[in-house]
Amino acid sequence: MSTGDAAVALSTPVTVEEHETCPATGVLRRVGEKWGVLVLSLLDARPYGFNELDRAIQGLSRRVLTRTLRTLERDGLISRTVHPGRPPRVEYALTDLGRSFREPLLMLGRWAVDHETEIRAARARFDGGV
Amino acid sequence: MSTGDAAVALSTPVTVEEHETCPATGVLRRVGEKWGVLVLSLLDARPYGFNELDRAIQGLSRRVLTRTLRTLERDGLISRTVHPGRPPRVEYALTDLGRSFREPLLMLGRWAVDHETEIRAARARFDGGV
DNA sequence: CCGCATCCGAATGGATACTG
DNA sequence: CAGTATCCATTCGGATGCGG
Repeated sequence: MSTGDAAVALSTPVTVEEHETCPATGVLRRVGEKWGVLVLSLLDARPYGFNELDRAIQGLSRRVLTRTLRTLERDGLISRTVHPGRPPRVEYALTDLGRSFREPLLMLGRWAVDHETEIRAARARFDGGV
Repeated sequence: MSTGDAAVALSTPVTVEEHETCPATGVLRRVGEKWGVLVLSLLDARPYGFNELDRAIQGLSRRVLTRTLRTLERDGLISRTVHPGRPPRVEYALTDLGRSFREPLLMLGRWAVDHETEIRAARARFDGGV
């Protein structure tokens, strides 16, 4: 269950330091960001322009979309290509690294769908008090 | 790449509503929480008491540990069993659902470790400006 | 031993207006 | 078209003290 975490060494206490330098922790937190995976899933189909993404995801502000794209770009999961012209066009696309991320993400999604009922039931039980 | 998201239907715009009711979104965000997966990985080895977990994870405050445990319990990933006595003992352990979550999480961890170098390189490139 | 209550600072998410 | 600049709301993470 350690996901390659420093916590593999379960015998010894885990420090904040170890937890934060662990490569898996960063990935897990990236996955937890609200719109990142959704953007990746759109780009998995084909490249998109900025406003195109903005329109595709109803309710996401440009401010947040920009930050999301920058983060994904910084991690090397997507590429940003500027095509000069009138009007200018910037194209976002998955990189090889981004594509390689697809599989583990799909596994997680599959698990979520497969166990959706159980999770809902657990929550209802918990919230119901009992 | 959709991870079972409502975004599977890529042809149509994704609304905030669809995104938030998607079962995968909740799982992804749970994974992104700072300490949840670490706690799961500890409990994967054996059951723990509350203070035992507190000691095992150096630097995590009780306040946050409590919230983390409640969240995991609410989703049915861990169980909380009270053993009366002096002193009282509460035991946290993985449920079957929690154990089933292990595999997809390991995949993600494996990916993180396998691509750690690429990610670091991409970040250095991005931060360096170029 | 196991927590909850309180209070706080930081990070995240969001609405809007304006610019090259 | 593709953003940036501002400002605000919410959530998350954390420190600490008290109580069953």
